[in-house]
Amino acid sequence: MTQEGQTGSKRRTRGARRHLGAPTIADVAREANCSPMTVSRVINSEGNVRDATRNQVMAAIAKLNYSPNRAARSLAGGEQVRIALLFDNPSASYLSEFLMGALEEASRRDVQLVVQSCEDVSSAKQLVRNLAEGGIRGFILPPPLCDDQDVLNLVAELDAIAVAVGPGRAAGSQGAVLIDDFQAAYDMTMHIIGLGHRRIGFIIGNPEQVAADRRLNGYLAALRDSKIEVDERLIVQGRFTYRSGMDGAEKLLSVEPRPTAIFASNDDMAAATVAVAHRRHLDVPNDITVCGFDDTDMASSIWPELTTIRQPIREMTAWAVGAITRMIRAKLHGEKVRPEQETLPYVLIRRESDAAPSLAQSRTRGQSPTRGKSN
Amino acid sequence: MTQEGQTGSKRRTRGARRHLGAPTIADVAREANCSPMTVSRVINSEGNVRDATRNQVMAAIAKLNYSPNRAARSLAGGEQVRIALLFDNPSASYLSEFLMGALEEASRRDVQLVVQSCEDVSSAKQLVRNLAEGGIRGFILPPPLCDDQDVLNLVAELDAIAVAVGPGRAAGSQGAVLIDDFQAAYDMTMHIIGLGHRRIGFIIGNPEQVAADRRLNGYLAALRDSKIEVDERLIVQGRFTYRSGMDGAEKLLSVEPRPTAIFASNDDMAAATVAVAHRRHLDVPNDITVCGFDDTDMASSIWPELTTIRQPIREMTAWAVGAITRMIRAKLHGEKVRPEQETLPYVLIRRESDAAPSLAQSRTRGQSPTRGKSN
DNA sequence: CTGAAAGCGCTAACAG
DNA sequence: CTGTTAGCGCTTTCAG
Repeated sequence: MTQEGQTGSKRRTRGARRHLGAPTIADVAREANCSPMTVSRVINSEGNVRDATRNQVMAAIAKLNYSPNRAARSLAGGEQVRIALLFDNPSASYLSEFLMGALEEASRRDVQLVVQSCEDVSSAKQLVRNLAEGGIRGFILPPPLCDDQDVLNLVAELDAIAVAVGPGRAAGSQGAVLIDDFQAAYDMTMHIIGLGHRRIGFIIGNPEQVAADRRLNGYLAALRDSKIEVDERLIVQGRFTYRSGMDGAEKLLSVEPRPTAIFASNDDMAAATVAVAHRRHLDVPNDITVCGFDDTDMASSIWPELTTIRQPIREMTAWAVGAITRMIRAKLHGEKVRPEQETLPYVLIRRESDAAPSLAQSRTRGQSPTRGKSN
Repeated sequence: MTQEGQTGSKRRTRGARRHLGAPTIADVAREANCSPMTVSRVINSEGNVRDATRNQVMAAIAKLNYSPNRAARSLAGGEQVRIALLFDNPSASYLSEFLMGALEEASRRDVQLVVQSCEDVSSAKQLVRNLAEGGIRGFILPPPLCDDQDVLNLVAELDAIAVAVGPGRAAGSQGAVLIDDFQAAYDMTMHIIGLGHRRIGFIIGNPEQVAADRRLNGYLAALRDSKIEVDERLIVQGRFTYRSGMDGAEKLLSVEPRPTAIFASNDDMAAATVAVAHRRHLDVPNDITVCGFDDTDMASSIWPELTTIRQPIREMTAWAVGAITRMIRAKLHGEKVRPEQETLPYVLIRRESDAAPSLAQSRTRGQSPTRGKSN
């Protein structure tokens, strides 16, 4: 096609080093009848290009099926942006979503990702130190790392940038992307109430994670707004683990009269609740509704599948990579960096673990001493 | 600021574009009193360098704390190696291990990774086509993709290279890394037998995955070698899903006399078995031993935690990236590529779901009332 | 065994 | 708005 001859300049003088005929920016330029620089401008969507020119270039790009060479780009562009993903909480399902989001965006933006898991906060701090020393200028931090002020301070001290993914709450001066845990828990509770439930148990998460608190508050607020009196016995402490969920569920299911629904503040605890209910020969959802939070793998692995809240972790991480990249590049250009923040929408995923309370239970609900067990 | 005609002494006259003072190969050369070329040779451990020179260079490298610039390397080195990770089976725990292994190795070897998930085999084939067109020369394929001959053929046809991670079996002409599923299932069964069990139920996996078969065979072989007669009623078909595990477990636990142990060929089904056992008020492991396979997240999330077989997925994927990179580079250099294969060691992870059969059960079991077991 | 020269593909900086 | 020029840091080629 493109008459690959020696046009003007020094094409193919000694093409020995050209391994593959992948089109370069120069090829595009020739095709589009302009200079490579203009092509570069178009690719990087800089402003100063006439529309007509831009279109020509775009057409040429499409025609040649051109795609920029990353290596060349970062070589020429000066410093390669490298950012680290740290995590302390290797819940596999979280992690894989987290990684996918980051990977995708990182490859799109041509930043290099360093993925590191660490044992605890103190080892995290050491890691941050090492990485910063190794030239890492940005850190993406999921909970619980991003809820630890020490870690945040250290990053700042090292003149690096941190973005929190799904922190308990957004500190004002901090880059962060999150969902509204409070509102999500509120919505879920409202959903359960809407089903007709009045006695709704709640299992609190790990007190060390701020999100746990916000979820509890959402639950509380929904009860309040629905004029349902809070029964202290229906709120038990958990730690986000399956085991703690079992203990919590045992307690909750022993309360008289029994709750007709249990909202566990994560999926692991909800799964445990289902198990305990089954052990007591309670059918889920007919005898008891169980809802979770997070939409981890487990939520859809067990049976019945869990109604839960999905955090768009992938999108959140992608956003985080984008934001941190912008911030680092701004910094590299000597501009002032202002921390970006974003709240992304969650989704209430309705599956098979929730239903209206059965008649028998409704009767039971108030205070009547008769158990009225249905089965 | 342009008069730089002289060759040898190019000082930092115009470091305008130099963003950071990272030492370059030229700095090392100056320090080591040789040419950049020699330094390059040392870094790439090519043969032709005198020991004395090499040592000088090494010293200089150490002194300056030099580390090569990846972008420059791949730019100059010709083709950038890009490989794709495809998967059809987004089990989160598998995925995250898979990604971690790949990421790490990819960054070490400076290859670019493209991660793609796909819906089914036919969409996978389309993806492979697109990616190959986009210059991807290597594909890393986990099951079930790597068990599909069509996909494999397509990759070959497109003149790309595929490496299978944990395929059911290694086709001779295929790059692959796997564990010995047969031997692992054999070992697990032997472990259970060693505990004193004789009536051991087995839940088969998805018949479409070759590994399912090999696991079954391992179980069978262990029984045979232990002179335990196979009871057909104790072998039920599953599909690797939680739900199918529940069904299988229900069947198994209804057999008279009841098995004292159940070996499910993956963790999801094992978890389901535990749930069913609990529903029947059977204690795990005191009333019944339950073992899984894979060591997914779920194995250690539920209670009791599962005794299972761990595939070193991370290491496997890392190996796959290494192998495929070698193969592609060989091909680029016009050498003949011979598909590499590797079998990595698995680990039997003993947790809390297995125990010796109780006395009561032993009496029930086959015919001999005496345990005769040593422990 | 070693080095000089010539780029790899792209972009920053400065002209027009 | 567009083009020119000079590299980014490294490796290939080819000549000592």
